[in-house]
Amino acid sequence: MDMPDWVASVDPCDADCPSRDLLDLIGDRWSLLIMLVIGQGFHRNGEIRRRVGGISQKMLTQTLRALEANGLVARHDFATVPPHVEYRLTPLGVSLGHAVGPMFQWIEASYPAVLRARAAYAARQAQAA
Amino acid sequence: MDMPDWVASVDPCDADCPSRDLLDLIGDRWSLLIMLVIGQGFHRNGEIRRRVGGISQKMLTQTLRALEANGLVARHDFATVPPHVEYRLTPLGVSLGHAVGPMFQWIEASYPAVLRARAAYAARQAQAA
DNA sequence: CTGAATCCGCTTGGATACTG
DNA sequence: CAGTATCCAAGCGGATTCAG
Repeated sequence: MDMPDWVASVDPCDADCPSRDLLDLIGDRWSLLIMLVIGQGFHRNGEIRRRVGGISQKMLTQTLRALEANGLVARHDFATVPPHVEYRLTPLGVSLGHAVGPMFQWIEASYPAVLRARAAYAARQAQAA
Repeated sequence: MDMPDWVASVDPCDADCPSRDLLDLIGDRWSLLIMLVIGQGFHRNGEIRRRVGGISQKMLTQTLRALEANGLVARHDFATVPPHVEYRLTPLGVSLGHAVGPMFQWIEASYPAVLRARAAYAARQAQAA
């Protein structure tokens, strides 16, 4: 099996396995996209919401709270009026950003291959029917 | 901003952005875990189901179909009786495995830090209340 | 501008029973 | 063993409204 060595150390059976826990956090629809946008230099609620197309205010707040609670994002409330709040990646958040870099690069690079695979699969299904 | 350079090229606003599409596939609760287990050498339905604790037969089949449809996993039906079906990672699937390696390593390495951040956040909340 | 709160439809996903 | 089909409860998440 030509998978990387680290796979041997991951045991998805184990409820203690951090994979389950953290995959629930960063493996949802919005978390990584939001961290990405913050990393691109958009720090304010409205900026992020406009930049991450299709997200609702509810999900944005909810996801930001979760990221904050897990130490990936820091929330700075300037306590002014009108309100001014900025979100920044913590060092931990930045390190995660680097860790998911290869995955995003894979997505960019492999998207055509995935699209081809989908077409081939659809063709096989149509033929079988 | 000390985020990697590749972030600049990702635009989550763009509906065409492959990130949205593929994150929906591999960013769910089971896909990566299943690919991991297959990569560890468990190729049969029952093996995988027992190894990925807590997964239902329905979700296993559903996820395997999605992975197959996207070219990440190959399904081999030996057409025997009793049935014998094996799932293998495709080369594309193996390449994804390598791409998510750093993320899993980050999870293993950073889990204590996340746990500490959670505790600190909970303490802050309790104090505020 | 930031964000909390409510309502509610729809999807997700588990349990169960059944087929080849 | 592998997989499908049906039922159904829980909760995700959007739209809207209100507050500081």
